[in-house]
Amino acid sequence: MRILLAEDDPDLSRQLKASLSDAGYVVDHAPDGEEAHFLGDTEPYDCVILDLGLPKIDGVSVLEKWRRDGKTTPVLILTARGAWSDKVSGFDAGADDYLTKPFHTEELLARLRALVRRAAGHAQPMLVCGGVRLDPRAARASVNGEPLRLTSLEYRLLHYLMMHQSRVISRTELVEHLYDQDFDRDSNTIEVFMGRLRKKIGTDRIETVRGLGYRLKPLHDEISDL
Amino acid sequence: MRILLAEDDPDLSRQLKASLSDAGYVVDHAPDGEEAHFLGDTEPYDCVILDLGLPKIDGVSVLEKWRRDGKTTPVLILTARGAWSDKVSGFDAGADDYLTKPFHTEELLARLRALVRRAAGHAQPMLVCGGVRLDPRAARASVNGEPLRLTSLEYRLLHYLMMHQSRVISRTELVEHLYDQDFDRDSNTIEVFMGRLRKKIGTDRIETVRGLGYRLKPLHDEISDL
DNA sequence: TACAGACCTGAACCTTATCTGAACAGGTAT
DNA sequence: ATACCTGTTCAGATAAGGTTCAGGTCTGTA
Repeated sequence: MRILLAEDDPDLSRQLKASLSDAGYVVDHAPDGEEAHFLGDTEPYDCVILDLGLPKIDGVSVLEKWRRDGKTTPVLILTARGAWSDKVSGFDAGADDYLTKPFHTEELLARLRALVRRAAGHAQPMLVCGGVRLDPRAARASVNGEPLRLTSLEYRLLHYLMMHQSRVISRTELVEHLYDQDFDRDSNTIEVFMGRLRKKIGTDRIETVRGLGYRLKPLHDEISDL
Repeated sequence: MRILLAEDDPDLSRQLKASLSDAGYVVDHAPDGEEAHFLGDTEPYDCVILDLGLPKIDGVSVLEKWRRDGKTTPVLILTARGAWSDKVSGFDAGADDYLTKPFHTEELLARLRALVRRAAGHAQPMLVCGGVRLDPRAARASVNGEPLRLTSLEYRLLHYLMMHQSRVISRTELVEHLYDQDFDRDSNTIEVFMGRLRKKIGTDRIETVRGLGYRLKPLHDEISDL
């Protein structure tokens, strides 16, 4: 999961970036509204954490621009100002959630989980696919009840696949969501990890669609919606 | 928009119901967890406002039940308890948003709008033609519910046909859209792939118009508009 | 009916996406 | 410092999928 953190306070930024990385997110940081708008426009984030009081361009304007351009990435707004009228205008600009400083990191993480989960079309916190289960909260996975030992990247790969199961996902989409901006585009790590993941969850679970990408099969081969 | 309001405090319930109705929502009210669970199970709400401190069955349990049953209705949790650990467990039970009492009605309405908007944003454009369906997001297709195994080029061909169904499409138009600039003009790959595609989706679906090109027939033989 | 041009099709060929094992490098724990 | 765990790179192997080719079939015209 790749996140854009738009926050100008250096201390808070550093602390949040650390917490988010620990939680398994790939984080890009934008210290002002201009940078935030540019990054959000060009990179495919799974979620954006947006401070309202940004230099250069303020948060609400950035958000409004994105929404006008049809961006649907979930946005969680962060603000020092507690005035509820701010919240209302934030929401109506297209925010999906709102958090007032100061806050507990735990709460931010919980809200993020809910946001990302909902954006992928899942209501339930536990991801299930055939015999494979993945608990994003505990960052653990199992196959047929048997717990899996996954490395960080294997886990993130599986997580992304399960969030979008039964959809074909291109290698570039995976790269864009598992790594931050500068990553060697024509590396074959994804293939290698696909191999390793397959070895662990069963080789027939992940179908490769030649020329398009990979697909996590829900059961055997039924199509989700007719 | 139809909303379920699960709240036991009579005063707050009355006041909220009024505000929500004013805002144009149709509101059903459940005064306890049992009623809430039953209603949420049977009626198709667009959103649920769920108090955590309900009599009979508490809110988190109700929510967990729904989620276990696969209900995906967006749920906004309401609570008097301000403890952030409550929020975390609420989110992880599958809540989509959270509001702590006391709150401004305006903020509740803003959050509702955000929630409903987000939930509705998932209508994916599915291309349909007779019994053939194609989901561009998932890069998958089916005929009469039966999933199709298409290769990359077959898929792209079908996709283009379905985007322009019931129109006659020339071979050169297809070539121009499926290949990059320099492609051997007098190759017969298109014909070959037409053959393969016909074999997979049924031979009578694609009509060849001699001298002009091909046409994907919507149903059996009618033409949509003259 | 005969002919020409357009289209179809099966099979062979060949390009290249993907797989895989092994080696390497950087970081972390012992 | 040493051993280990993870992520990355590389190169050879494999086979899926795209293209070509050589007839064969159909359709319209005269």
